[in-house]
Amino acid sequence: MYIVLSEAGTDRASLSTLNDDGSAAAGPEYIPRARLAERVAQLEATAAPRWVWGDTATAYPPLLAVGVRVERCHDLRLSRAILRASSLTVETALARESASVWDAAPPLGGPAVSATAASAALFDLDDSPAPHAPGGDDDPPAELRRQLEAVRTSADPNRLRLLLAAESAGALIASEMSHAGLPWREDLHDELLTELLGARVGAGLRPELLERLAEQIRAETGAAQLNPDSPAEVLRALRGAGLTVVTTRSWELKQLDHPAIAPLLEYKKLSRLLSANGWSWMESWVTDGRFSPEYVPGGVVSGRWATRGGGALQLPKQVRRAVTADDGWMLVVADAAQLEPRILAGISGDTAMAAAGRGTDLYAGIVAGGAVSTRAEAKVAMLGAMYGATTGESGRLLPRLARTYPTALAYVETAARAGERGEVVTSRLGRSSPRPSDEWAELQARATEGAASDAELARARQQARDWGRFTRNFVVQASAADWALCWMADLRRALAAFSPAAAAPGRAAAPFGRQPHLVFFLHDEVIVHTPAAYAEEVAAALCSSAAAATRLLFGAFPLEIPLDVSIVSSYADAD
DNA sequence: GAGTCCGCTCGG
DNA sequence: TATACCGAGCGGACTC
Repeated sequence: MYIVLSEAGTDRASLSTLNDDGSAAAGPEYIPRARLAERVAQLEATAAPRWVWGDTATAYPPLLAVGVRVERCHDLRLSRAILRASSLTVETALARESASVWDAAPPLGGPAVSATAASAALFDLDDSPAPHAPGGDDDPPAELRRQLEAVRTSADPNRLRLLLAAESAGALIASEMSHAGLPWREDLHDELLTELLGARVGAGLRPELLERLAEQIRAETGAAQLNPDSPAEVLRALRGAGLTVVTTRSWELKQLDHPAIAPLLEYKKLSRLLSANGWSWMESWVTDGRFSPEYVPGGVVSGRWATRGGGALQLPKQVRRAVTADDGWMLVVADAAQLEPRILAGISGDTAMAAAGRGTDLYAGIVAGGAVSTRAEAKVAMLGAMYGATTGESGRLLPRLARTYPTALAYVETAARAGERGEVVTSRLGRSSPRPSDEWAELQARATEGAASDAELARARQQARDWGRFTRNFVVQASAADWALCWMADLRRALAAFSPAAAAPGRAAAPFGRQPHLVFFLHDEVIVHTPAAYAEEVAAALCSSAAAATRLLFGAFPLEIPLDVSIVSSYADAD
């Protein structure tokens, strides 16, 4: 059963009940905004519907803010994006219709919605245009029916149903993780910064240890006025000191033998820490002991998530000490080891590669299979296969990999050739790559028609190869994203089944105050914050959810996707 | 002064 | 020890 939740005027919401085939069952029921959360909670307990709304990031945070959690949803905007692009739906009416208000970008969330701001804001569209047209042709129930019809008439309804459910569950998880926040000890973060950089100073000034390094660099290069933050000045100073350098990249500097290099490298590292995750970062993004980035499900074409604000995709190892569980709680950190090559074995059906990863580190298995002689070689060759390397060590090792695992290598080759022709490729569950731009297609057309100059021909070949590398990687990355969504969706369900811990002295926000819950996700890694007594059970749940995801994607194919799991107080101690 | 691009470094 | 895929974000350098 579906219940479609949409706005009905400024201070009311409507609830329409639909049957699984999309036909109307009841409603609409109109609810004053002030009583909506209560009504949702009631229906959730009695009817357990799949909630349908235009945009989870708009609709769900206000519910969470008053402690209401829902089990399932269908996010119309995210689902539509998948269905409109999927190669499995090309023949459907939804894919053929012209763009509508449902294709518009969601409203920008700005900073992650805080509990206090959100509780007053359900459907509050006073100063921004409605993201979706209420009523009329584009009312949400009608859009849901179009989508259900597209799935029903698609080339593979089951795969798409799974993908849409996983994508929508991901949207719920994203809102819940932003709401819960990643436990963050500001005092430990401050200690760490002070130790590495010196005491905090005002904006625009250099902390003491950083300034000391700057002085050292000036002394060693003889450039008394040098500002080490300016790459151009650094380049000039190094050349003045008799060094031959083209850029100020760390790897290039590391080649050089000069007393200015060590302090310069150290300066760059610490300066990066200060600007990216220093005190002002902490003030902007950590509140009351929680780091709450805004996750953007579907933000990357491959189905990976993006984030807005806080740089949650790049939390440096340097600061992970600050990620610390509440008293009486633990962090369960899990990542899927060598996820992408294992996914490649699965989507290609390469039994030899799948066997190489069973019961062992996949790269070790590849060495054991005789394709290459060291783990490092196995890794660089596999990455090269998935990214489309042509030169260097990786390019040289590829033929050896191809002899041992022809099925897997042929799969990514086929995807690359399709991309070079401008065709679409598709993930395991049905997410398709975007088409190349019109300019791309025009240049290819000119090249094949013989109307292009030599320079244009060269550019056309380059563009084709570039797009081929993209589609080659897409099939792997997007299928890995499918898997990760299924993993998390199953895990979320499992965590919700834990009964609230009797003694949970932490201060996790409702509705997660006494239950294990997800607090972080990054491509192939998750962190669960849990009452300590549940930590072992949570670790087991993580593994069984991973196995469930592998079965959902690959059925009986003998593929293993094992997890590295750590139960720790601090993220820094994981692995 | 605002907007944009680029170089660099962080993450997977 | 780059290469090759996907990102975020900062600060400098540049343009208007």
